[in-house]
Amino acid sequence: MSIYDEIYALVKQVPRGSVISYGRIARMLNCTARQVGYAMAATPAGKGIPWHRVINSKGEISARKQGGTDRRQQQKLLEEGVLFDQKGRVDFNRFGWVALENAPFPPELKTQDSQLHND
DNA sequence: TTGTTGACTCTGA
DNA sequence: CTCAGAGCCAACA
Repeated sequence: MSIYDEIYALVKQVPRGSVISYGRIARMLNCTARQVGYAMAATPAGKGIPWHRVINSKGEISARKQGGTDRRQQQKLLEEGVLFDQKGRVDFNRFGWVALENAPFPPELKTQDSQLHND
């Protein structure tokens, strides 16, 4: 079982309507963010891997080497109910996926306490 | 082996 | 908040 498979397996666990960052995945699997990005670039099609739910730490869709962002990724997320702000960024406070109970721990998202809630 | 590249992230200005 | 630069590290030629 390669680290790639572990990454894919974890990505598969991201529920519909949620997103996760490369760095978060890297931290969970104890690997590097770049490695996660590499795995995503090599994502096998037809395996049911929701690759579109993986975005960068800024909450934005990472640009490919071509320089342009993949519109299909954003559209897929929109179909799942993930909202983007005017700058095309997702609010991790609302759509960020929180790890399973047996995972190490969710990173510094615990800083929030006075700005979510109602909508 | 070295050198380049990349679906990243952090930090400082 | 945004923009640059530096750091990282794995994959590839």
